[in-house]
Amino acid sequence: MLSVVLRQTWACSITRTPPHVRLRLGPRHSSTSTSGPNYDLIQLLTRYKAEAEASDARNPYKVRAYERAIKVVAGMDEPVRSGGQVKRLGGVGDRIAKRIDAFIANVSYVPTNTTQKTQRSHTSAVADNGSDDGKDEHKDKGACSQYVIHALQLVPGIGRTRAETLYHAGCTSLSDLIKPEFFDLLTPAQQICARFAGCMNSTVTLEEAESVHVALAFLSSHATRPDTSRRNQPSSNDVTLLIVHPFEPALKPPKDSYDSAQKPPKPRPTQFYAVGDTFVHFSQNVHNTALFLDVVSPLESRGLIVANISGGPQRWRGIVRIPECVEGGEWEGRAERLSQIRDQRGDYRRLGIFFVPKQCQGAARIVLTGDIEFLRDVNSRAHRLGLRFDEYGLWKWIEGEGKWEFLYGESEEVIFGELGMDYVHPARRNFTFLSGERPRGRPKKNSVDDQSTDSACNRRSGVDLVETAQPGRRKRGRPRKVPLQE
DNA sequence: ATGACTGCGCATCAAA
DNA sequence: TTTGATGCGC
DNA sequence: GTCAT
Repeated sequence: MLSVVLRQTWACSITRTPPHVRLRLGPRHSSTSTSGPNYDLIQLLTRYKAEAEASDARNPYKVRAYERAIKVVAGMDEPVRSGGQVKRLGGVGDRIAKRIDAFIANVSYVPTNTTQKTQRSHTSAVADNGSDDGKDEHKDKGACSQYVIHALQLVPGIGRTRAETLYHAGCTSLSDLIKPEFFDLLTPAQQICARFAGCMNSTVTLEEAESVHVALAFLSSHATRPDTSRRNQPSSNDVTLLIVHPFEPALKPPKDSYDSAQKPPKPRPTQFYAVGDTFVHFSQNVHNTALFLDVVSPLESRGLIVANISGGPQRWRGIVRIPECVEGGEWEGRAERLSQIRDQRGDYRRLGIFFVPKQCQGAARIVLTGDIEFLRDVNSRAHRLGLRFDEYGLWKWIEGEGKWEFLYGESEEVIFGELGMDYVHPARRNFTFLSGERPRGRPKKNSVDDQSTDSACNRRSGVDLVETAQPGRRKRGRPRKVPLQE
């Protein structure tokens, strides 16, 4: 079902759509139960949940309340007869029970303000003026602070804590972020994002991710087959790309030795391609990497990448401007893109690039697309076979020499095969909890989607970068053992 | 009426 | 270079 | 939103 959403989004034009329109599940009131006896009701609750998520002043507990309700309803094996019936099962209270009753009676639910007189401190002050409920009394201090804090969190890298800190420091809007007094409260990475805050105020849609993908494939002949990381959830804040390169770097074997008596090591994706290769903030010599020279730099000069956050030989992060279509379905030209960037127009997103050796691309795809549970399973299978699986691929323990020997990492299918698994489609490697569906057991075998890749060539390009953000010093990291005297 | 509400993977940063 | 604390994000 | 206070 995720893929259906994908396809629909793709079909849309690239131009921006209002945030509240995208990714909605279409209304579907037919009584055909696609799955389970309460399919329609679950769809309804899912819509309510989405609504709660999209709302300004979003209350995460409200969202979870709907999730709980969905779970409860999904767990029933007979059609729901009344709200009270569900309520008795726990986790569902008055409000949702009433909604269920309204659904059963086939009348539209009007939020009765029986319990709360100050119901809905719903400030729809900005951007989302789709649902004008008439009443906008955002005099309310609480609602106002909630609104600001919520808005600040739209910047990738800024979460609840930082948003609250900023708010209490007097920051009242996204545009305030670039004022020095608030700017200095941010980490370097956050500062970069803050500069584009005004143009990043919604989550990434797959259509956007795809347009970057397309533009990349189209524009850069040298780097082969960029592939949007297929786990990209619609709600994700970044676009993630995987680019295969033709070099054959020395692969770093796992550090520890093999011990069949021990439990398999827990996957540490943090270390993805970062062992001994620091993924540092952009200030140092990362400019001479192939990733930077062959990929980042050309993309920058072509008006796609607009800023760097951090980088290393195998990973990069920064800001990308989503390319747009002009009238007639044509892509903007390079000059147009550059000019848009100069004026800070368009949509900007955080972009991550993984630069992966060809011989390891299958393993890399698995690591990047699998969720933690799935990778744990892969790991333990490898372990049982005396193997080790990591982002490079499969390793075999050589008893005599006491070291790991690299076996294979190029194709996902072969890796799964070696581990005695059927091919698992990327979409099934994570758990999407849509409509209360739970990942029971391992995902089923699915059709093969092939990603053939070919080689890349080398190219230099002399674009220089003028990016470097300076410190927003704060206390971080390991505390001193001996406290400092003031 | 009012407040608490579940917890962890991962990135990041700086001390050790 | 490694480690531990912290915050972000889901 | 729900639930316990």
